[in-house]
Amino acid sequence: MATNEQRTARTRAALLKAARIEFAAHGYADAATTAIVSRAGATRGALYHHFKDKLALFDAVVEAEDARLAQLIDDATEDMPDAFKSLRHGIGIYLDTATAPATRRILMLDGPSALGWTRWREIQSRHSLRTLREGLEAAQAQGALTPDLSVPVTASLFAAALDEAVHVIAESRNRKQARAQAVAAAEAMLDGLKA
Amino acid sequence: MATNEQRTARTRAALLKAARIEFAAHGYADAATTAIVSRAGATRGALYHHFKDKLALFDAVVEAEDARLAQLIDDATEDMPDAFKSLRHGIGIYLDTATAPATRRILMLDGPSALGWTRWREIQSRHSLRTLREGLEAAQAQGALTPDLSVPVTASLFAAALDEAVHVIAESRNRKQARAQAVAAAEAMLDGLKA
DNA sequence: TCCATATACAAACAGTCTGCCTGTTTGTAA
DNA sequence: TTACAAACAGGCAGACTGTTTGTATATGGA
Repeated sequence: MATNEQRTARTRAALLKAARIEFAAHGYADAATTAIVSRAGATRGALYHHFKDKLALFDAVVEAEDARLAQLIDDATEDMPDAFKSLRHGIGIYLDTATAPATRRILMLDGPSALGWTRWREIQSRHSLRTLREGLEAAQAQGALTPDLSVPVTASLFAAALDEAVHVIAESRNRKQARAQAVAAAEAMLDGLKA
Repeated sequence: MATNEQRTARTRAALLKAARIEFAAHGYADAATTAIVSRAGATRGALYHHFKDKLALFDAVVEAEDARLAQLIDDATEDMPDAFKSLRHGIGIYLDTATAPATRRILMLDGPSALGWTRWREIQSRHSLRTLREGLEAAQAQGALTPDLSVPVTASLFAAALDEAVHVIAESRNRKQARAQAVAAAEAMLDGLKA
């Protein structure tokens, strides 16, 4: 009925979607592959045919999740001429979307631990971290950034601060207040990077 | 021969020491309790007598590790009158000690993932994060800090940036250069917090 | 000092989960 | 249509965690 390519695409998509839910709900370690394939309407045989192991499945979920985030930021900040204005806007988008429990758990808690920091950072640097780095590069090109700062390193450190802001906001009683405090702190740090 | 108190202290210490090594070498999830007790010269029976479960053992290791770090920073920065000078000195100590593979893996990679962000932060806020928060509070008391910033939130965000700096330094080819770049970025952000 | 009890282990056991392996079905290309 | 490859399905072995049952050692009162 279906071509092999279609079968593969369908099964992979179903597995990724189910895996995202299970990983988010129970964490990487405690998400059982049985539960994932059951939710996907597949079998463990299919899972291990399409993915090397459980970690490869998680890797694919992380990649998709971070790509989705980066896409949202790209869409929201395109055609903004002022670099720092664009950065601030992107930060707002990030804080509002990454606070979703699934994103937070998969991307920021289990990601570095399960994949290892190096692999995790490699994925980020192609998506969400890239958007931040490009923003800082634009600022540097406009001469708005302290010239002797390393943009990749600065972007990494600032991205980590934003990830922490996501945790602080998500776990706070008063989300609105926490968000305002986190934004104030983040923008103060950002101001320190200005020329 | 030995009092119960002594037996308990000896066994617990041996378990903690062995657990630190195994958790650092293989990560929380892949460190087997069999390997830990074997290294400690004990049995799994003893382990589960002294700790509720594997996670409770890890919790104790994290606590001890972060307390050790905070002690180092406290010792190095006591009797420094200028708040920002003390902060900068403490940051240096932190970057140089936390880059140790064991510390990095246990505290910064597996800590938040295994214990959960809330519990992890609760531990940090009593030790390494406390030193940073106290530094910022001192700066604020001296009127050197932007007054409307929330010190706890700002400390959290900045601590996360420092943790990222630790990763960047530890994974870099040229550690000396990476350290200089990370310090430059961190101090620029710190400058943004000044009044 | 002796005994009852609590503490500190030791070792076997049950349950779960991952990765592999073997077999079967479905698509593909000559 | 026929030979082969890809896509599953299901069972199995090994490892690991937490529990339970049993034993030795310490402790505190009679």
